[in-house]
Amino acid sequence: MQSIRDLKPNFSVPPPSSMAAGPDAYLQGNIRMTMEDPELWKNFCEIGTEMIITKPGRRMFPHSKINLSGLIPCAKYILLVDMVPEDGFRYKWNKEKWEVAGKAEPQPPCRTYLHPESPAPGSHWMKQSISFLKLKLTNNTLDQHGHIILHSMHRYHPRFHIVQADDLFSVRWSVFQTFTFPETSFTAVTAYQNTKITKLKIDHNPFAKGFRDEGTNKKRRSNKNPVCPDKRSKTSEDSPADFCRSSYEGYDGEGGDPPKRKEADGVKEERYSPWAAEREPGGRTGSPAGADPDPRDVYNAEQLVPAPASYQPYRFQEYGKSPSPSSSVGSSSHGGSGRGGFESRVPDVATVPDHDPSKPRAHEAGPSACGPQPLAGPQDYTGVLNMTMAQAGKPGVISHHIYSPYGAEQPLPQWSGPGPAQYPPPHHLTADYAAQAVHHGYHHGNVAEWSQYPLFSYSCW
DNA sequence: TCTCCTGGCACGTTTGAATGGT
DNA sequence: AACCATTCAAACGTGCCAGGAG
Repeated sequence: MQSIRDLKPNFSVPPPSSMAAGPDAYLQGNIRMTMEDPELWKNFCEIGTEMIITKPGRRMFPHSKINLSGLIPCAKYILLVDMVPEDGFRYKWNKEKWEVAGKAEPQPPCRTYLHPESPAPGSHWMKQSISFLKLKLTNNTLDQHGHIILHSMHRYHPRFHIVQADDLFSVRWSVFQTFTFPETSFTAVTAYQNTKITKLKIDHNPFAKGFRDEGTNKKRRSNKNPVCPDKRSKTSEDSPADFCRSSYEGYDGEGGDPPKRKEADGVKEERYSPWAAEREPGGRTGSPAGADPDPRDVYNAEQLVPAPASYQPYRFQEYGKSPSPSSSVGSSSHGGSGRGGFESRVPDVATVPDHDPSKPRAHEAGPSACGPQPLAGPQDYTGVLNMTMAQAGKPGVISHHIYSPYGAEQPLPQWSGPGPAQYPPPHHLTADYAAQAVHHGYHHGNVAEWSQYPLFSYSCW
């Protein structure tokens, strides 16, 4: 991954000197987050990432690993991750592609994963990459281990929250900022549907080394078709040309005529990325097969989240046509919100720039990325949403405070650790969407946008 | 019949205790 | 006694696959 420093000139990222303005400068938009191993994520995203969910809980692969900068070294921060529905649909895998199979099931109890090292000083978070390796996904709504509960055959994407707080108890009073990375969206499944994803996982996950064809091909794979197990014969052969083709192309209103699309880089991208196919009609492909002359622009680039004002138009143009299945089936959901697939030109840095009133309202772009809401206009942010709360009535302060929907008197049970909490693990939280709605409504007066998906698990506060 | 989910299985990685050498 | 390196086994994480539920 390219260093942030290297990208600054390219994306108008405020120089460090801006931070010299004082501590507030940090809070007002200098926090920057980058996803490690963006190439791997993009490789998965191109095919249509799937994440296995099991009752006992399953780790993500690739797992989230981020880098942070712009934090106040001596201030303490808490890092959290939650999963947000991409849209309001349930999907099914049919003939090599994902199709809408109906409306989404009622949201399971939403939980937020708290990084085990939280809280820690900014210097701690910035000195090394931050891994969320231990984060586990489950489909067990009665899970007692605090794993993040998801519905199978539904699409989600992780959100990363940075909260400046000295301890878990003060989180709700603290400012926090939220980042997402478009290439990290995935479909939760109980068994892999797309054999391409399986192959990619096996190739990259060390724990799945035993399933690799190379060298020691054990009996499990030796006596069967490595690509098309009997049960998965429904999936066609993986021809080289099809390998990276979008699994969602069935949704991209531009249809299922791959040959026709092969005319330019942009077209090429359509064939390779379920997301980029529609989001970057004229953009360069992020595919490994792409002929992008500047690798940095493709994979090593970092993504601004949201982008600086001056950068918005471009990004909107790039992401305007979300290839999200939902978007192509009528749910504009986040499409507009800029859940753009990995944007090859856009640096993969999640940044909270200084607030600019003229910019799109962050809160409008935020949650909209998750639900079947009307396609947002130019105000949509790009690939990453910034949950900044400039709209909350404090111009110039992009970060927002966490308020408990239940008021200050609301106890904070699960922050303190196992104890009598419902979920033993101290680093997990549960959430209540209804409560969440109240919370967001309180802040933004726009319940429609904020009510569907929680930012945090307030129910346990 | 089809789709989706579950649980057991084999295999590889990770982790930490035990051991031995310096 | 303290430190370091190596070994080894248990725990854990994976995808595969047969079978069951709806």
